[in-house]
Amino acid sequence: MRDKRAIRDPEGTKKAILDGAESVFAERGFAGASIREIARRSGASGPLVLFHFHSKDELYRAVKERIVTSWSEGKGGAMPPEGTAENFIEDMIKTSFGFYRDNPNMVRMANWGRLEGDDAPWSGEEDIHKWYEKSIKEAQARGEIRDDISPLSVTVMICGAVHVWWEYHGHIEEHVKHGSYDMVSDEKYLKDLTSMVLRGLKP
Amino acid sequence: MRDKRAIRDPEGTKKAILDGAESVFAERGFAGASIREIARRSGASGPLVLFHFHSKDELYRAVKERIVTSWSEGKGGAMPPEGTAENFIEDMIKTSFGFYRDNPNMVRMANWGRLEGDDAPWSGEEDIHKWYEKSIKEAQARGEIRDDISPLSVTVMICGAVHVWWEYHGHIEEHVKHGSYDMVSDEKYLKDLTSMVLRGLKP
DNA sequence: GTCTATAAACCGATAGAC
DNA sequence: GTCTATCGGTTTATAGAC
Repeated sequence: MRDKRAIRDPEGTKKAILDGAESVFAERGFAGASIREIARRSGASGPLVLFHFHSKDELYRAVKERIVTSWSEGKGGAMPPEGTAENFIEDMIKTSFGFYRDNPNMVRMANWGRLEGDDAPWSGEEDIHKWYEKSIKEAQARGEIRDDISPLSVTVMICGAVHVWWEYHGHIEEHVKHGSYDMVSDEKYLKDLTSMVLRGLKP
Repeated sequence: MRDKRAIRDPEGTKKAILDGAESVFAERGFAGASIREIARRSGASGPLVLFHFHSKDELYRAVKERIVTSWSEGKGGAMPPEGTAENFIEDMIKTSFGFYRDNPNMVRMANWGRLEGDDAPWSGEEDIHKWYEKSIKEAQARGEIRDDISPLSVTVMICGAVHVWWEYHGHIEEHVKHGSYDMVSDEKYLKDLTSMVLRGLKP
């Protein structure tokens, strides 16, 4: 939250607005977010938000861009080291598991965006998937994992299983609370998933 | 010439409003839907919508209730027959695959609801999951599937893999279009997933 | 750059004629 | 039961003072 004084600090103001906007957009989506609420959370006035970002659309784009940039500047985009197929699959699951855990705002905004009709891949996503596809195909060619299953199926299955664990955490807890299932920890789920996929892909 | 009363058709109007509301809520979520748009799609006036359903909240609840009721009155809630663990798992995946394919509005509304903060299970969901848990535990006790993996992990993994296939269909197609992966058909994905899970769960 | 005031459009909901 | 007209509130965005 910015200082109450009307001092001129355009860069600080912009950052505060982006921070506030990110939290509101992640929480409520594009349609549910209001510039007033973004202004309130960032300590600026509504018109000041629009002075710096021109429109709600442009602010949304700026928030998305900052998230992607800051993620790819971290170790987010790093490709795992080469190794056996088993190591690669293990790493693929672990990395994607950590991604969902560590980037909740990015994941929530992507989910809102998908429902709101935006199917375009986020920047950086492409490269990772090309790397996944290549690694799976090579492992199949070397005979380390079964080749009767499509690389796309492998990726979607793993991403889906990880995605749902984090996205439906509250929902799953509700089921456990109502008497279905015994709860399992994040670590146990990661272990179960990895073990199940590794065996499922054995030739 | 018909009496003016003859064109009054409260039941037909209610149905048309529920139809319109379902399509708008599924498309845009609760916050993004407007009563004016619902009125437009159902051929009624805005006030007539509120005359029949009192408020936007109540209309939303009525839409949800109708979806659940009509689903559970179909064969939706039917439990699969008993059999070997292999048959049960196969059926569990197939049924859940068909559910996502055949109930897009219900699935979209559940997704909007989750992002909007509603974690309560939908009516009917509970029973199915209790049945899943029971069947998996029994199969583990009989030694037909491995028992080092939690029944919750099995269910979440399967639901997640199915969920993402249908929810991210457009997104996946974008990836394929941009050069990652060769596309696979719905049937091929179902076959790959089933085969991978069955082998992954073998003792 | 930052504010207050306000425009113009749209929102959910109501009043009242028929 | 269905409509038109309209209320009070909120929305994004702009005008203009400082």
